[in-house]
Amino acid sequence: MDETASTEAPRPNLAAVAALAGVSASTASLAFSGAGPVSDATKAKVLAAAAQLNYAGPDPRGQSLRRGRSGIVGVVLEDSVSEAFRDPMNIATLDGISDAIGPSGSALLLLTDNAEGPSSFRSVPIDAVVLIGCSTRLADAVHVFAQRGVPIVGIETEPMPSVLAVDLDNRLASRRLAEHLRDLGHRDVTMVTLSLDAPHARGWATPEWEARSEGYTASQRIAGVRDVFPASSAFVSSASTVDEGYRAALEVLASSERPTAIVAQSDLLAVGVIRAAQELGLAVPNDLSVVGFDGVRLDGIAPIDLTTMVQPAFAKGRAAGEGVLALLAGEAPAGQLFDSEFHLGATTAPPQSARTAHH
Amino acid sequence: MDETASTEAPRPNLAAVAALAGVSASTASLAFSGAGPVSDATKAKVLAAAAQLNYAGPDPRGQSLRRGRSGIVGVVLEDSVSEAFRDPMNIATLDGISDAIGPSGSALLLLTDNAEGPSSFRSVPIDAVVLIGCSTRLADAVHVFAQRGVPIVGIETEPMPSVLAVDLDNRLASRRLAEHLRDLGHRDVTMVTLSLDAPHARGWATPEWEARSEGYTASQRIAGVRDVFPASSAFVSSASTVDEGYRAALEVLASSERPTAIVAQSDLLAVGVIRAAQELGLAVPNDLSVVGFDGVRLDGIAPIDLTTMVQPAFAKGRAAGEGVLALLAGEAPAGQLFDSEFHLGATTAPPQSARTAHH
DNA sequence: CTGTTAGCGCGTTCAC
DNA sequence: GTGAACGCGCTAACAG
Repeated sequence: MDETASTEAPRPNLAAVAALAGVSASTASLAFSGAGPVSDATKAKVLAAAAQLNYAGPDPRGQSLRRGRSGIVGVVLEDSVSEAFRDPMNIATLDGISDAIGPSGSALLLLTDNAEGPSSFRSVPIDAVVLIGCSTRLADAVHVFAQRGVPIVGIETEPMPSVLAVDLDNRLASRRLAEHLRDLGHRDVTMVTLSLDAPHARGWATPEWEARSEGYTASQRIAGVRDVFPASSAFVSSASTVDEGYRAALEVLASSERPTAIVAQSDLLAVGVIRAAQELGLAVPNDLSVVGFDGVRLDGIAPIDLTTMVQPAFAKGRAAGEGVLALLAGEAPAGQLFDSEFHLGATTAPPQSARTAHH
Repeated sequence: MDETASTEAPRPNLAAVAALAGVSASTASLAFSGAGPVSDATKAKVLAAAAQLNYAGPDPRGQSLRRGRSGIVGVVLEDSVSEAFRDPMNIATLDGISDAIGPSGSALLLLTDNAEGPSSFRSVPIDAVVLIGCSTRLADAVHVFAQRGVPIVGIETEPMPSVLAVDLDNRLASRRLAEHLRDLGHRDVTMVTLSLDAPHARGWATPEWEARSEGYTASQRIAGVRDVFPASSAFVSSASTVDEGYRAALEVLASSERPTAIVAQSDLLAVGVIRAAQELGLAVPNDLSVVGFDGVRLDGIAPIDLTTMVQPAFAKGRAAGEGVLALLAGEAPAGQLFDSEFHLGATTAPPQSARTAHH
């Protein structure tokens, strides 16, 4: 009975409703949108006809075409949905965007980077798009959107013309962490970084690999640490998870020259690093200092007071959302740069050498 | 310079491109879609004209209207984005949906329940919609979608006509957990439940409250436990988080008649419960047995081997996605019921009374 | 292989 | 207050 329905009930039209109500289509339209002047009587007639025909109101597709707006804002994430949402920062950012554009009646469309699906970027009816920490290789997608006149906001993306930037002081913040470690007396610091490319490889960073990095944020944070420790090495993780931090730390701490401190590029990685250290019998911070990045609320994850840089993820999202609204309104908003805040936790201390020297 | 652009460069049309290329609009259309037979020569001409006009290809809004499809599948979540994604089960489900519909070239539109935003449900150009564990009060939204001919899939939603059900054996699974506790000798069991309504109140459940519950899943799980322990009381939490489990357990364990076991309706709640118990000096499972629900990978959260029911969240999502595709293809797929699997962890043991009795 | 015709469902003039 | 006419951008169906 749910078949093609043959000739019965061809989904009703505004025109059909208008005809039944004995008015013109435009009048019926006004009756629904409530915009123009329509007598209560005819309005009632139209609504009655609609009810009789089981008409649910104007077709959104027609409205989109006519208005030139779909009421949809795209959000481009790297990787799959689940991978992207494993990171609380992404969720907070998304929430911020949602919070900002919600009042305008727009909804968020999830677009993933990796998928070269048939209809991916090219054929999606979006009014604007937000890039969340996407890799460099999105350049062509950016071009398509720009050409189409779709406003683009980039959160922590490489600066590009036609992309409104909502950025974070990644380099400065990382430098700040490195300085903290240096001031404590550390000289031997190793990084555990976020992913550098799409295949999500894992392993020790090489100059070549770093050079062709597609991870803007990761590269910025590496640069910040290198500002202080130019020779520090880096182990590239494949994702921002506790598990990856754990795996990375096992390798880092097994290397012949064990560092006295590890700079993890996210709090989740840092938690994994600490777990690995403890498992290897290293006390944090006495045997090993660890710093993170993000300022995730770890309440539910681990009872650790991490030394880290707290970044305003929700505010970043809000700013991106407001940027979208401004661009859609035809304004020319300026990009924004957000600052992270240093949080001194209980995971950093002077290295053994410094302390033994003092004794 | 980003002004109204006055008369300059009125975003190019298919028609404009066709005109410049000296062909008809339909030919130009074919040149882009690649569908019909077009000589390479004219195709090149069209593409050249497009490049000259800086035309990025057919407007998705026009395509949507013409095809009657927007390539967008809506996903209705309760609460805000961040709240919904705090629960790993929702993420896994979303990932499953994404995985299933991705190949079809569709993308996911995030719709939140609470927002009565201007354009919310009524005016969104979606081809189908998936309800994820939404509260009962979505009934009218369901009506609108159904009226409009938008296929609806409901994951763990109250059975409704015109909604394709993807359900979980919540009641049976909860009964299974309760039986496990009963078999261990427990008689005094209290529940910590998921939220029962939109305001997300917290507190001891009353018969009236349970009766007007809008949380289908929560109610089913309560019923499952009551099948075994008819008199068991329930403390309603306001969300599925570790924090909420902690808060709930503090109240439950402070009550005059402390239970020997707690049935938490999610693993996150269970972890919070255990944390509270430990803080109160109660050993798990010796002083208190705790069971959860979901089978979340706790690796990154806590080193606890929880006794729980493992549910196939990703598979549920996949099934929902496949249901969407089938419905869009005009088929009449059957609803699905997924089974949870009992996992015996290390958080349950016979109650003190039983053990002391044996000695 | 290409052009012509005819809408898809709706919003917006501008007259009446 | 109302209705006729037109256009939004694209495409299926047919004719040539």
